Amino acid sequence: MKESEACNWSQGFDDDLLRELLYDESPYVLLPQEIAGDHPDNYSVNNLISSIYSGPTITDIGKALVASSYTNNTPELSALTRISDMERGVSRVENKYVLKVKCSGNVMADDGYKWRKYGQKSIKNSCNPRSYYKCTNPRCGAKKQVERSNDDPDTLIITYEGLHLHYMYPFFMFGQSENPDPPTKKFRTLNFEQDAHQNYQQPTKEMDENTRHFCLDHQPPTMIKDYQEESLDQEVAICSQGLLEDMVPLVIRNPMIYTTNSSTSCSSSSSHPSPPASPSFSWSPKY
DNA sequence: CGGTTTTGACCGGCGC
DNA sequence: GCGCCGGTCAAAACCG
Repeated sequence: MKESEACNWSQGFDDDLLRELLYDESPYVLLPQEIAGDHPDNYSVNNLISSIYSGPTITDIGKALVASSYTNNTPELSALTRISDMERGVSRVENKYVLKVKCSGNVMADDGYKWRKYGQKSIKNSCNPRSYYKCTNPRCGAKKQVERSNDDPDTLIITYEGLHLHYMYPFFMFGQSENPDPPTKKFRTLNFEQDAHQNYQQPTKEMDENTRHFCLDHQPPTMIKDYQEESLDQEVAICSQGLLEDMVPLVIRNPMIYTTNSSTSCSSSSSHPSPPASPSFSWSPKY
């Protein structure tokens, strides 16, 4: 697809999706009229997100991770650069991303994903325990660790590990073609897209297993036919092979998609009878 | 009652 | 081999 076409399609798609977000009966869109204003179509998704989230949550995280995408892409990442990133709030060590988020009071970091806590440990030389979380999607191996900084109790240190594969799944399916279009331009989610691209080209054993798992266990939903009938872009059809119930709430969870290169999510929530899998705007660990 | 959190047990890696 | 440590498991407790 040409860049301009992608852009135009993306724009139109954004409009459609925005309309859905504003008018859809989806349980995820809880938009009071007073927030939406008289002209909801003009209401920006950023404001929508801001009205749903509170505190230094997803926006801060997104900014920090986007910032990291520039410095961390360089193969000759030096220790000095890494320190510099740390000072800015984000760093990447191997396949893990470390994010520092300043959270005053009881406002906790919230990246918009739904996590399930599976453990908590006291760490040596640390006065704060470390909490372990997994993505609640059973087909996703993403994990994160959260602990408070020893130096600043208002600072949370969040270590992300692994991809939210249920979001990347459509691209794995797509990647079987000869001329793959990796999600680099499409996904501006957490900064995992770089790894996604790398894994896409040179899949690891785990990634390969996950991909196979998806292909075997998850059949394309029936609405894929609807997409094709609507003559939407091929990517939409591709996208519909994924977990729509996961893709739709992603839009709300991750405003960075809208603020940068959107067009990742599917705009068919209204035609999909089943609600998304994770309705909550995820919470943060309690201490 | 089902989903989530808590928390002690368990396991594997690593250094000695 | 042993102990330490970080990560994970899983049963019980908790909660809406």
